Amino acid sequence: MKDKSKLLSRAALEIVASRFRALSDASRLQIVQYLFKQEHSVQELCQLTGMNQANVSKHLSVLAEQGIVRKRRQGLFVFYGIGDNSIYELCDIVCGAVGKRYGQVMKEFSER
Amino acid sequence: MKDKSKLLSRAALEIVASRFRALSDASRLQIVQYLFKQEHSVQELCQLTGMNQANVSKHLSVLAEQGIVRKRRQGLFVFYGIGDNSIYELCDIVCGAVGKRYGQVMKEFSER
DNA sequence: TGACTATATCACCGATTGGTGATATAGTGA
DNA sequence: TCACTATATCACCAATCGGTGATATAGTCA
Repeated sequence: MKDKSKLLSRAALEIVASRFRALSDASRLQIVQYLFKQEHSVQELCQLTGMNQANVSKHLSVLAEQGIVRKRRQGLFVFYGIGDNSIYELCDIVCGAVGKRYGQVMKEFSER
Repeated sequence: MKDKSKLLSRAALEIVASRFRALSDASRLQIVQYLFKQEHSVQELCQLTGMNQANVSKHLSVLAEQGIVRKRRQGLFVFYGIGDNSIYELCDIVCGAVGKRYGQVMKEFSER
């Protein structure tokens, strides 16, 4: 933060909150996690996650609205991928912080 | 991320999601923003934000549950402060990413 | 002890959210 | 055109969430 004395307006805070809200659901994080590795079509994500198609599409639209994922049409299929590189860093930081709290209980975090 | 091939379990994703969820509300971000500058008691935060006491306490408990804020009792007062340094970085990244999307419309972000 | 103050918690309400089946849309190939 | 497939959207329900007034808890001071 370049200048800690400046406070964001309510409207700006709402925008920031929306971004965090898009990442505040485990199902969406699961999708994001698969997209970290490679692009996937909607139906691939259905198979990978076990969610139904309507649900996956809904989650993807929430993520796309925030620019977190990007879509690319190819014939009948729509391939989704990570659309904002800051998400990698963001998830790293949260996993690191969470690892400090839960690391002893959940080795997954400390092993990342 | 040290090893991108490892996927977090559902339980781990729920924990990460909870952390994002704590930051997914503009009122809570407003509180966090004031705490970035200095510690504050509950009633100070009430005055600063215009929220009532029950509401502020509720939001603080959500943040405290995630370790995002820490409490320190001093007589009748409870002073809250930032309890996790990763939050500074986290908010910086999100503001940066949001600034890229909204920077032209909302100068606040690009001026940070 | 009792009066007072700051904070936390409870109960409730309206609004939002995630999940789901059904339907609409969009693209393919015949 | 028609049949088919992938995706998006709609309508609905149950669950969760933010805000609020009332109450409980915890600490201070006399």
